[in-house]
Amino acid sequence: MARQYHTKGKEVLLTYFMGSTGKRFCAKDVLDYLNDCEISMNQATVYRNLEKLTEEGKLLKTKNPSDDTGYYQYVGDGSCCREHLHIQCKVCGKIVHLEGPVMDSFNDYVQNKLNFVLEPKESVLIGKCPDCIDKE
Amino acid sequence: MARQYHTKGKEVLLTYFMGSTGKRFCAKDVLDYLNDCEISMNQATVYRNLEKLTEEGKLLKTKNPSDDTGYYQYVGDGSCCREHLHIQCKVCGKIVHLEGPVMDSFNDYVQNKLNFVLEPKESVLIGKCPDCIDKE
DNA sequence: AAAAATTTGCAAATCATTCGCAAAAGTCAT
DNA sequence: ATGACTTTTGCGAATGATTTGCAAATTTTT
Repeated sequence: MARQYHTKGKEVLLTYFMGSTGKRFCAKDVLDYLNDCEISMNQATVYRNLEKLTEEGKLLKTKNPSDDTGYYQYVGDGSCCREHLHIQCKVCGKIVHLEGPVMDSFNDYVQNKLNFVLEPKESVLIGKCPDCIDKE
Repeated sequence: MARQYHTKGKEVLLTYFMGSTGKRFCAKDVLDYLNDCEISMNQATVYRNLEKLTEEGKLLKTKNPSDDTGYYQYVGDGSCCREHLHIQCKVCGKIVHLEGPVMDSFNDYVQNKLNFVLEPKESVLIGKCPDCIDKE
């Protein structure tokens, strides 16, 4: 199945994301950036590369509750993001990972007490992050 | 500003949602249902009514992270408590309340470690319930 | 029943994202 | 590096959920 080729395109995107500590960008942000740098990459290609980098576990893709736009953030080679829950700020969209001993017992409770199989990818915890609370 | 009229349309939708214990439906589900019942309601009207019922607090609108479709579920009679989290079966729609000591430490972790304010009524945990797992 | 306000149907528009397909570029064995 | 093979790219058009503009229909108020 689908070997990965090393292309200039993916490299440019990855560098862009890695250079900006965990910040979230949508496809349009990337397109605008490329345009500013006079790097030419088609819109479909941008989407395809974002998807590939997401599959490779380098980017995390999320959506704000309020719109349909996909946002991507660099999460290194964190293969972790697939299995655990996240909480998202309803104001700024920031994603925080939920892990650690508390979450272990949470998962244990859900799986072994309630006998539910949790689907982290379909689940969304919504809240307000400290930064956005401060700004109010 | 914008008083609410009582219309047949909204009533039909509300009845549909109330009749099916908290299960999640998207606009297309509603449209299909209306079509089966030979009730005629335009797609734009369905969307407008879903939005109005959501504004009125009768429906909760959520989106799965993995797709762009909006899902609605009835929460208007307060049967779906607003102060704590729930997990819902993606197959049958059953809702289970999450409470107890494990959830207390979960809430403590989110509020005092991460400093997030969780919004339980906007958050949805999705999974599969034991009954539906057995049936597979 | 008339006037005022809101809701409806319809078709077209939006907007992010995806598709089909031929051309271009990356990879590998020779 | 040459050719064979595979994956990626660009392009324009298509998709799919949702929204919009507007005139007609319905509901509420007077």
